[in-house]
Amino acid sequence: MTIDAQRRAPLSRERVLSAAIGIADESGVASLTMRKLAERLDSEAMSLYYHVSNKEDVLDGVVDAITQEINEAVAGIDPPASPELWKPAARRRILRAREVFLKHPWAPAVFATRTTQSMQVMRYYDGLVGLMRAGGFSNDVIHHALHALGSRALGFTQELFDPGNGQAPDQDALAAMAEHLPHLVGMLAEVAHDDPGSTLGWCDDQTEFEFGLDIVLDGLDRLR
Amino acid sequence: MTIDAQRRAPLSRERVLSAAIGIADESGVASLTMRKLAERLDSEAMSLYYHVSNKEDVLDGVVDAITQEINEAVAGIDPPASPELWKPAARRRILRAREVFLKHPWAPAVFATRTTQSMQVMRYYDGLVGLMRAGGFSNDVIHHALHALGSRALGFTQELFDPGNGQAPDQDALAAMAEHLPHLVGMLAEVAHDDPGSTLGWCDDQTEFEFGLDIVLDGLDRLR
DNA sequence: ACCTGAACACCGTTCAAGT
DNA sequence: ACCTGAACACCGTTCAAGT
Repeated sequence: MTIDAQRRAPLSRERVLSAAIGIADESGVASLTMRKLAERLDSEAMSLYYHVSNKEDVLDGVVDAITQEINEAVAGIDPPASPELWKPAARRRILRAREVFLKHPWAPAVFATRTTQSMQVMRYYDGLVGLMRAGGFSNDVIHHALHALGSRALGFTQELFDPGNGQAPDQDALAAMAEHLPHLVGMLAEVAHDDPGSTLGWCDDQTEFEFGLDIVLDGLDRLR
Repeated sequence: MTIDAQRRAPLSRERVLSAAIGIADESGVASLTMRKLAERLDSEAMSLYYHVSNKEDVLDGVVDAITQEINEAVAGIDPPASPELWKPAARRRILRAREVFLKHPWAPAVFATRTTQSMQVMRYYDGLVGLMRAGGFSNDVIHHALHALGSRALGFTQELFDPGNGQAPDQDALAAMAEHLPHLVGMLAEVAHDDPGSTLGWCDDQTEFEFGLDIVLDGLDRLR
């Protein structure tokens, strides 16, 4: 152990994982490398391997840590006072979880690449199952429900459609696309016209997330 | 140009992209490197850069190519004979798109990392907008609908919950988890009991996908 | 027990040079 | 116009060695 290593706080799995999240928050997952990670911890890349088995393990741990943050944020939510109230309770829970992802915009892409089960993710789903049980659902419907919600249960969705990445598309670009994408351009032109003062960007992510969530929750409620 | 380069078919963006898809199909995206790509094309890594600007461009192109495959697969679907029939038409369209993803199981993770808009993805959505217009939807609701469907419109979802990765969990593992995950384990035990002969794995992905899709489509239909 | 330096096999990519 | 070899700056990771 060098003098440097003695002076600083000792490494640990937790410190490695929280440093990894810090790097991704500040400069994106692409710049999360073992060497950068070590540098942020005033250490050497090879030292990490004593606390973490490899980079995949780091990413698994990051997913676990973020979901743990969600589990803590969600722990204080009151259980529904009566079965019919499962829906607002689930809604609150999911929107609370979403707040955590808003702090880590790179996280959905990392979650998408994981193949191993995260203990914390299972804990999160366990809570949701309990909520729906209390709401009067059968285990069979709950099982389908978990699949139907997918990542939406954790507070994020895969957005493939996001014209202009949150910026209003300019009229010239729209006109150029009109020939090949008549319906889409027509839709965008009308939606833009309806909401001309929007400076928040093209689509309000929060509104859209809640819209989709409510459709699924309402549909599930009908199956109770 | 060497003798090798003269003998083989000349490189082109299309050949590079279809080789990339071939590599990912056979051995996963992790093994899709510029050098492997060149090797498969009987060429050198550097030669690729004449046809493709960098690796990001390759991944963008792969997304475009796969969505083009979807657009071709979906082109032959008859438009609905009357407005109420928008739903079965949309359903057929989405399930057809899903078939393409079943051939490329690595593709959803790649789609998840893209930030630039794909022309082919916009074309796909354009068709869906047209379908919903004919079904009597307002542009405003269609806009919300695209967000609500998210990647599900293209035929895939983010499955974070998949106990045992498609294999039935063994009883010992379940018992060990029961203490910390009582609701989840209870659910799994009951669902397993209901369907003891299932050898296809724990969850039938196709059934679950259709279940979730129908909830969303039914919910949208109510907003017509 | 915990950390590290040197080294290896691999990346993506630039650049100048070939045909 | 199209392709390539050598080279660079970077990866993740192994292994033997330090304290």
